[in-house]
Amino acid sequence: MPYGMKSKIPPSVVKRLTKYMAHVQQRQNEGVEWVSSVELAETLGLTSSTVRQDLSHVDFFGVSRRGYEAEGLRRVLAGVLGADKAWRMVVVGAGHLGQALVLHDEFSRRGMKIYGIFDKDPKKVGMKVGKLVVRSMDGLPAFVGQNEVDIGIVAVPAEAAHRVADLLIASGIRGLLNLSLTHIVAPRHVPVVDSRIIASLLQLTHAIQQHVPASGGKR
Amino acid sequence: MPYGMKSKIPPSVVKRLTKYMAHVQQRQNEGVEWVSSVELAETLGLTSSTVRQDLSHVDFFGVSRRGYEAEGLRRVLAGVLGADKAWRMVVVGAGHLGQALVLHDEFSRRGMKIYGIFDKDPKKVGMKVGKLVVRSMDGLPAFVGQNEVDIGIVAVPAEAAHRVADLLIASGIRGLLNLSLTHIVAPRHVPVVDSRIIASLLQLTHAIQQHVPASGGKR
DNA sequence: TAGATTGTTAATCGATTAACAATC
DNA sequence: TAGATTGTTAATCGATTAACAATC
Repeated sequence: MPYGMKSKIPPSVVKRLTKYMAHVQQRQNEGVEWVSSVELAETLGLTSSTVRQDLSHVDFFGVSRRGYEAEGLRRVLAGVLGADKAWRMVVVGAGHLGQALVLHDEFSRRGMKIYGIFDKDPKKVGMKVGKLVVRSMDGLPAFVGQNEVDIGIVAVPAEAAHRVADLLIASGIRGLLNLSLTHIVAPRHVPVVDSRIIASLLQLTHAIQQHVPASGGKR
Repeated sequence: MPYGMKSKIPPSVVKRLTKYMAHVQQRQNEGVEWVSSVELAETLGLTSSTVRQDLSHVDFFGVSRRGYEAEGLRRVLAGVLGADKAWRMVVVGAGHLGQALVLHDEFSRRGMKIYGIFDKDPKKVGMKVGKLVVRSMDGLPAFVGQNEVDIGIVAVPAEAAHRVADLLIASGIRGLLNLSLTHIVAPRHVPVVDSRIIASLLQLTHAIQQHVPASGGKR
């Protein structure tokens, strides 16, 4: 188990750890060297109690009256989250979203590299996307094996999502990022994380509706 | 308050309601007319108890020995989530991701329409993205007001995110979808939902690491 | 030193699950 | 009818918050 990680961290805590890491990085860019649980809490809309409780899952200790040393905390959080590793990824689905992911430079800046993009549509196969060429699905299993690809990003329409996920799993992928609306069932050793923009938008429209005054008027 | 909604539904439940709706739609496409709490639970990796408990937040009743009538359930869930309304959106940030959202046809299929895309980079302003032309940030507040835009999608780099969010809020936007890593603080009447692909990837890499055997070997 | 901030325990709060009477 | 499935109550489980001694 990587350094800095203590047994199992609850998913709710892991989500917040990503926010802590982002905030610490941002503060470091501003030249700040220490952060406190109160500062983190206020910025992220939490209680300082939650922040301290969360950080107790991680092998790093703050200092009374000073807080947490930023660089040390960032490094430990990066270790726990795996942000210090060079993960290898493939994107399946060369639609607008899949292409955008390949062209997005945030990944490479963070050490995550997309090694291949695949599509079943013969019209898309061979097309250039940044430095990559869209490959046919036939070659996916061999590609994943030979390049020791860790992560598969599922960026295909809902109907095709589970078929694609099954193929990636059979190819020996270690984890899936699911961008499709379909729920993906995978074996226990292959974690799946959903990042579904349509679902997020529905959460948002639900929340907006709740704020509509009872009168039903506009705004 | 829209029909079918009972007072306040916890966020954890709302998230699952989006999944239930997606599953019911998929089953309807297959010609199925009834779904049960057991079927929903098994497909989505939940207990049937959770499904029934969740659906009790919604103004729709199942039938003993048959389950839930698919079309009725879909319609009520759509009402609760706001999926039956024509939401008006703008995208701020005409990078790869922002452009992909405009070109993505899933939104229009779901009645969500992107009315404008904005960028502060003069080199991007004027560029065509699908049927839209990238606009300068100057025009954002007037555009939001005149077009009665409901939702702002924040698709800019972390540094710019909060400035953009503040501008959208000042323009009278009703809700924000945040795709940037920055945490956005908004007034209570402006809900913010995060959909951050980098954060999701970090949750995934954390989960993958946990599955590494203690020996530290590959796979 | 005085007092701000930590780490941790215990209490509270909320979410999930189990159980089962009601029902079609 | 018999029995499968609902809606709901109560029990369990987990996550958040409050409180405070320890400490730098």
